[in-house]
Amino acid sequence: MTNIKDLAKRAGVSVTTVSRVLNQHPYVSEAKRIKVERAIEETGYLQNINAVHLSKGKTNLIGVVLPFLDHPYFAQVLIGVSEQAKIKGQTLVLFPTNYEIEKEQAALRMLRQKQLDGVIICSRVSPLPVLEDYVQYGPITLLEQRQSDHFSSVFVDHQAIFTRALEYLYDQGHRDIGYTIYRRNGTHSTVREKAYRTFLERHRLPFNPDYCFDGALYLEDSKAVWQKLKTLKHPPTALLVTSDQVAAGLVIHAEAFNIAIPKACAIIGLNDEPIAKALNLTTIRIPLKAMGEKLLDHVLSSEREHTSFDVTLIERQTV
Amino acid sequence: MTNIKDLAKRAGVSVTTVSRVLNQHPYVSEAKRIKVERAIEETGYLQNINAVHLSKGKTNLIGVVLPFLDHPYFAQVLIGVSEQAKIKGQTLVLFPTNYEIEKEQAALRMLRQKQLDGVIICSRVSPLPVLEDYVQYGPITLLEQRQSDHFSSVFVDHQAIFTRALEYLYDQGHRDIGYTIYRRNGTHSTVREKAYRTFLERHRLPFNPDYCFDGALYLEDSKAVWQKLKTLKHPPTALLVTSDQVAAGLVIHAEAFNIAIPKACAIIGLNDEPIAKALNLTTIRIPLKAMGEKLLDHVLSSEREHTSFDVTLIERQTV
DNA sequence: TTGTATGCGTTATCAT
DNA sequence: ATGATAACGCATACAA
Repeated sequence: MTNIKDLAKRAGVSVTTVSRVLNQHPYVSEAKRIKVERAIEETGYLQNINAVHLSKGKTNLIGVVLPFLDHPYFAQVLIGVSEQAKIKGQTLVLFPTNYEIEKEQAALRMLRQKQLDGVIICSRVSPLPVLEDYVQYGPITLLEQRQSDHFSSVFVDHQAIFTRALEYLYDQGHRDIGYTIYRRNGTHSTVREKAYRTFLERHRLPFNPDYCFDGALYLEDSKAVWQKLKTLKHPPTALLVTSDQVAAGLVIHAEAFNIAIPKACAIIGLNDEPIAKALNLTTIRIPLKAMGEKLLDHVLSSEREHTSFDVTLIERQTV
Repeated sequence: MTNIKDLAKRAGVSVTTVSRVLNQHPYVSEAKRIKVERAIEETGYLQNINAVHLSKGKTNLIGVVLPFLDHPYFAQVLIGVSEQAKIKGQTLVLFPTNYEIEKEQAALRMLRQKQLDGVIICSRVSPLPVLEDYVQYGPITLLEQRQSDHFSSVFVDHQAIFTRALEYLYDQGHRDIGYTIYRRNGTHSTVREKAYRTFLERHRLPFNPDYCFDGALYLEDSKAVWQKLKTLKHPPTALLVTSDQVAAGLVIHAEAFNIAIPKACAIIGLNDEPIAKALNLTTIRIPLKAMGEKLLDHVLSSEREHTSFDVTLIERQTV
């Protein structure tokens, strides 16, 4: 493997000069530049990038922490991140955590070891104080509604979204509204519950703990939702659903459970995934790809920035 | 940032000794080991991994080249790869190419620059001779049926699969069988056409170029398939479909096109994705996750290996 | 405009 | 068992 020294010898210049043409610095005569370039040609020289990293103390590598790869929500975000990464000349290192804290910490450790210039966390399990410990080693950007001085963030106002969807259903005459979530202690779940309780109080509606269905993330989780719903004496007449995946599952399996949609149960999905359009799902469109792009921008920036995105209620056939 | 030198000074030993305990080499006295470990504790020392990479000439980074992130087929493979990567202590660098050759080459370049120890290519656009040029820099493993001395590979026998599905449909009485593909010049497409023509000849069936529908990859592509099929005087009575995504779309939109399934048109999907079960799609199960795991194993191995996986025909309601 | 010398943090070699 | 020292390949302050 020819290195910068060989190159210098071959071109009859110093390594500094070679380094200069390599990094397109000014102050190198045309004659020598050509010599060096010829030497590069002849030898098929290529930098050892690890030496560059060591010397510069950075890698152009960005870590992306996310729980699942096989869920359209995160896939869309990841597409946005990766497209912007291409534009900005960054490379992505993937950390699918499945919500295991060790895998999340692997990313953090690599940040600390200077293998990563920054980390994007799409959904976290580490508590915030832990993350705050790591910002001294490099920027961390969160896909989460959190106005912190430590992290940049990109988010939609889930509380507002949820409230809006609830009011929409209320306007359509629904009084018994349920909702599905994935993790009881997830960030979104807390927000949803708060919005839900506020909504109930505003309209003087009773709170029913049975109207919150958890464990709903994938399409096939929908069966369990219907099953649980069927056990209720007074089932909800409308459901705000974790994602279009679950909403699609609910619609697909509704017949088997003898439930007419939207008559017996209205459904509002989330994300406006392709399947939502195919199945005519009423849903809330979230600009996930654009959010992914912004995540990359933020993690590259030296400033702490917080960007909020707007959502759109897409009225189709399930309400 | 404390480095190995500081550590040595603090522990009153040489850097060599520190390096030895860091890398768990033998020949270091218990006393010194403890001293060093204490120094590590006290300083919160962490290796600069880039220095390790430079010194060792390897990175424990594996590149994964794949066209799309938002398709269940590749998502499943990627999950397999990443789970095995965790076990083997490897980290994944992602190259979503969207079939743009420059992005594929970015991975190859990083292999050449020693930033990657190896590259897994799930679907390629570069011709094989180009890839062969790069194996001198590190192992390349293909998700593709190709017995080459240059690359390891992981695959299912698509020709056999396709043939088997065709025969299955033939046994069910179908004589006018069509199929969908994504890219006309994709690797799979060539294989499928070959199997198709062989099948037709064996049963002395006529070849009809209209029975091959291209551009079908995502769920929403299914509409175009139905549209084109509707223009045919003698439409096929059965369809072998690119993926369960497309198959699902076909089933979902069948009603709108006034097509009864399986009566008017039988459908066989591919991959046995979750949606296939939900919609009762007859499909061919491919062990994508297991294949992903094997991909990672192969790229880590110094041997060239070729692993074939078996598939299963899942009979459900669309044939 | 160019080159020398040094630093980056670690591992590997070799002598003791 | 331990340590000095030379790589590893490149960037850069400083001198010229």
